Amino acid sequence: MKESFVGETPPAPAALAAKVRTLAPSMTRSMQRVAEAVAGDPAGCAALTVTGLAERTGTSEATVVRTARLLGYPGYRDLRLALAGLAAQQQSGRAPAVTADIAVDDPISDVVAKLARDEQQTLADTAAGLDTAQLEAAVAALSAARRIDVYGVGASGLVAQDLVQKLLRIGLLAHAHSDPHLAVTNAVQLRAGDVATAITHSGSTGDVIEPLRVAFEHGATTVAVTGRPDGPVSQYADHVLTTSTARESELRPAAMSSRTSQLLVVDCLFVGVAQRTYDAAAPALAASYEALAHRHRPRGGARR
Amino acid sequence: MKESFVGETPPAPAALAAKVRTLAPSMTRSMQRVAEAVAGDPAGCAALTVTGLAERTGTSEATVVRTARLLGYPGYRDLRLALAGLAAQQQSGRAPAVTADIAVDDPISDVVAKLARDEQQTLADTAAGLDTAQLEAAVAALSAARRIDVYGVGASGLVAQDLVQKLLRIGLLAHAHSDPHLAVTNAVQLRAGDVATAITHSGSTGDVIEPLRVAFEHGATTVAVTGRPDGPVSQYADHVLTTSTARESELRPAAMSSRTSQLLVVDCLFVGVAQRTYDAAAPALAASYEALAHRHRPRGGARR
DNA sequence: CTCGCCGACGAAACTTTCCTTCACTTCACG
DNA sequence: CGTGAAGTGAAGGAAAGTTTCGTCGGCGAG
Repeated sequence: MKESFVGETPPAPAALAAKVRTLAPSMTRSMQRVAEAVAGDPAGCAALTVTGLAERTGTSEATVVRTARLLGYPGYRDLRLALAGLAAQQQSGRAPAVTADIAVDDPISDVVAKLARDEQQTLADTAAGLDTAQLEAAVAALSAARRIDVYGVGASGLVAQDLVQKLLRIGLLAHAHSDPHLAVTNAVQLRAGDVATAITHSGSTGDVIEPLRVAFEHGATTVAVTGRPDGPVSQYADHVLTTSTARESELRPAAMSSRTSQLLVVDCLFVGVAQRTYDAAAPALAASYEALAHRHRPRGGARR
Repeated sequence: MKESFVGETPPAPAALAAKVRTLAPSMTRSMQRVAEAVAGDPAGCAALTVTGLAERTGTSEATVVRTARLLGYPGYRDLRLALAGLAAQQQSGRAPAVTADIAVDDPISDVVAKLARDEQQTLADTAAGLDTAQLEAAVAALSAARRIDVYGVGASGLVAQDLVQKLLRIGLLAHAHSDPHLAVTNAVQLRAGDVATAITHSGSTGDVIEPLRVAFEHGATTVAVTGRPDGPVSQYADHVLTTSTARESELRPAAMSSRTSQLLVVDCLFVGVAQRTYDAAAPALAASYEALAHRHRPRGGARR
């Protein structure tokens, strides 16, 4: 059907600009205009049809096709595909400039990219810095716990609640406390076999340390999730899980990356516990999922 | 105000895999086959015509075109161009690196690594799939809002609280509601100039949609943060921000990756608003930081 | 200066690819 | 068991891509 052309170069992937320069001398004037447009603005040309490109370069469709052939493609369609590829490569090539801090006048697209990058970095750091032995020990304690209390205030309070929500789902008895007084009041109830977990980025949040201390002194197993393993909170922690600390800036408070880091640790705890208690956890998870189903409207309301 | 149509996203450049995953649930079987083929082998599919791809997936041309439309392209031609771009990027860039599922007997170190990877992937997908125009619009609305209500239940409730905590820190009037009744009661108070935000992964959580509807009907600007932009919640949303959907498994409930995704979106909203209201936000942030300082114990208690 | 050859070029015919319409099938629901 | 809505593909229509062919303009010979 279309084997008419010989064993020439396979359609160039990205070395297009070079090819244009090489072949330019052997081109006629109109063809040069086309080649120039194509090399100069791949993205723009990829959006054009033959007719469009012909118009834009002040030539005819036939000339455009002839140029495409000369560049080694079977026709304009394939040149266009290569052009799209080239454009995408160029696009992604100029991405890595986002390592910088977020500035007040950054366009929103940069903000998205930078935040995503930062959080990815935080995750990598946390995973790398997490002590698996400590994690394992904490998981073991949680799995066997009669009762689990989790302390956290402020942003860490949400992380505490997240952990508790998850543990409840697999049938464990867990409570989150963000009220320091109530936390202490409850900590008094704990004893050996129970687990108290404190979540604090600074490692020195008094409101969280206090209940942990009480729990510790009553014989409960204590876990600390903190960005400062050398902070006061570790005094009363049997197991310390370290979260990472990313540099913060004015527009990017520490709360963001610490939260990401804490959540990863919490997820690890959860999955670890779920593994250990799989026989009980799996049906419990399924059941909680089931129970929620009826709270969702039947599908497809937003159709036009 | 705005027509109910949601898929207004401009053709995605490289966020295709993410988009496929996000939209897969709302696809019919044949369309899923097409989407799968496209996501699995971009390079190969880019070489095919509509007819070819239809044949390969055992469907008809019409279905292929429909799928292309659903993914946000005007037609197959444009999907094909994007595919070529994606292929080129993959070629030059890094491998997509599919993460394995978490198994019951995975050692804890693998769990950490896999969770971290999955969340990183989720972040990348979310960032790629986020419609910056919608984000910008939402940021503008929030920045100028007289009052901000945020609805979310379950895991999304924590995200709602996170957003509110942040907004409060920069001096905005924000409230989180996880009680559906109270949420509706409060929604009635909203009017033009106020902003209501609903956070729901499924896009069909009645408890969250209801207050958003009420707010919408009272003239407030409404924002939806959802993993299903075609879900019922979008009906009442002026601006829809799409979070990514990772495949879930038994040990890794959807709540995890959706939470990560939602938090990124929330962070973007926050930073965007902070930028816009910088003169007021900067001192407010500093002040809130200052106010917390005395709640931390002086450093270095745990050294031996 | 005129004529005729030749390559470059574009208009229009032609083909392929893409898109739309519509009727048939299937499945859920009353 | 009928009814309707959603999913699907065949076939015809529109658009893009390709080929054909005739015109134009330059250039050297007569």
